[in-house]
Amino acid sequence: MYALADCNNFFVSCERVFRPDLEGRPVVVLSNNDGCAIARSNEAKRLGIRMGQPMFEFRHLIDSGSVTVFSSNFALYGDMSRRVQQTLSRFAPAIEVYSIDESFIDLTGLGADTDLDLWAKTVSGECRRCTGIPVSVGVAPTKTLAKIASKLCKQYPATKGGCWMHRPEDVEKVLRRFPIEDIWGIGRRYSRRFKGYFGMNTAWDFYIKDKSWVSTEMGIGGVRTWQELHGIPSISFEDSAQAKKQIMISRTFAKEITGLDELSAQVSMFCSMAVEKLRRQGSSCSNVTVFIMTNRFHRDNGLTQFESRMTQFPTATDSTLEINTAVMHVIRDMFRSGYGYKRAGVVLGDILPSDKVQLSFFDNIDRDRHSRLMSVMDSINRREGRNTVGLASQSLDGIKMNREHLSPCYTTEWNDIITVHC
DNA sequence: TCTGGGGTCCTAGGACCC
DNA sequence: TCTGGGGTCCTAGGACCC
Repeated sequence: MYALADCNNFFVSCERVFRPDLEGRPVVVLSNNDGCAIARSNEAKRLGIRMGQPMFEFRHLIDSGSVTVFSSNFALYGDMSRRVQQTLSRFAPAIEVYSIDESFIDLTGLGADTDLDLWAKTVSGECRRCTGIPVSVGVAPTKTLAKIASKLCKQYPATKGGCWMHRPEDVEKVLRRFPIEDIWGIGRRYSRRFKGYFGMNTAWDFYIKDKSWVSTEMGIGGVRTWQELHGIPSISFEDSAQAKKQIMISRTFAKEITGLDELSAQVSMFCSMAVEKLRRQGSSCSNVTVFIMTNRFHRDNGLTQFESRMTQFPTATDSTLEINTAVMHVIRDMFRSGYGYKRAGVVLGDILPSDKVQLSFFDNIDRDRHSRLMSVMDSINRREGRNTVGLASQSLDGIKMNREHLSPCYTTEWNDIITVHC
């Protein structure tokens, strides 16, 4: 048996923990630059605000006071997520952190006589009590079914945040009413095709198809999903964090950047951030890709460009100095004056553990010195805060972002801790 | 005016090898 | 004139996830 613990409207719930006055009211959390909606309270969903909808399309609701908006505050959400995971791990033999707001739990270690329905409700209740975050806990024989079970908890308050879906007749009843596009593993593309071409609308329509039909239509991934719906576990459980195979830092800028100096300062900072992530997981990379692009929404007026370039390193590296040199070189190469750049990014690829790096005979870089310098930099930045020390080429005043509706970092900044008057 | 950021896996096709 | 068979590796693109 598996459980999925899914935080309800997570970013909104994080904001509400410190703003209880917003309970029961429409709340939206915005993407970077206050661009579009990335989390919505149930009340905001009911007003018709869609996931990913640009803010300017529902600005009237904000101006009229119908909706409260927040800029995204990932320092806060990351910390709240860690607290939820900590609470979960008290009840779980093994936990897989799937995303910032979802964790799978392998219940194999639990006693055979455990009442899993009660267990799910208890876990949900404890998360709420300890963190303030409402969490839906669905238990089922496979991860895909557990996902569905957790959605049921959100739909039906009577479940009290937790339910166990395992009897075949219950599974059938649920699947017959579950929209096909909401199945984990069936995205927009497939569901549109299934509905349009084959008249399939529910999870049950997919369930009763032949395995071979699924295989030709969707390949191996689809077969896994189909088997999972049939109660055959086909998606592995990873209880330890896997090292990333690719690390990307990219941003859309609040205003278009037209100067090379400003653009390279931003990109240099993305590079520092990416390589710091790389070192944190004890890895090195063999190549780096830089991309820059003009505003994709202004196709007809002005000059447009999307360009990316990869640099290969003869020896895999985790040195910010070395990688940044390469990045600065290609950015100068790609930059064209007269263009307004709206977005840029740095991608580290071909990542491997640093202790498995094959050294080159003709290497002329003093890697020991680099790595001593990097670890000093990392420890200063860890202690004193991000970007306390960095490269001369990188931007000094952070990323140019709009965050007009930012909430305080209640749990990660000493100055932002709430005061209680009593 | 204003439109996010970060990942993974699978597959098909081409290059290349014997 | 006739023109095999099998394998691996790499890459780009497409699908998915949050």
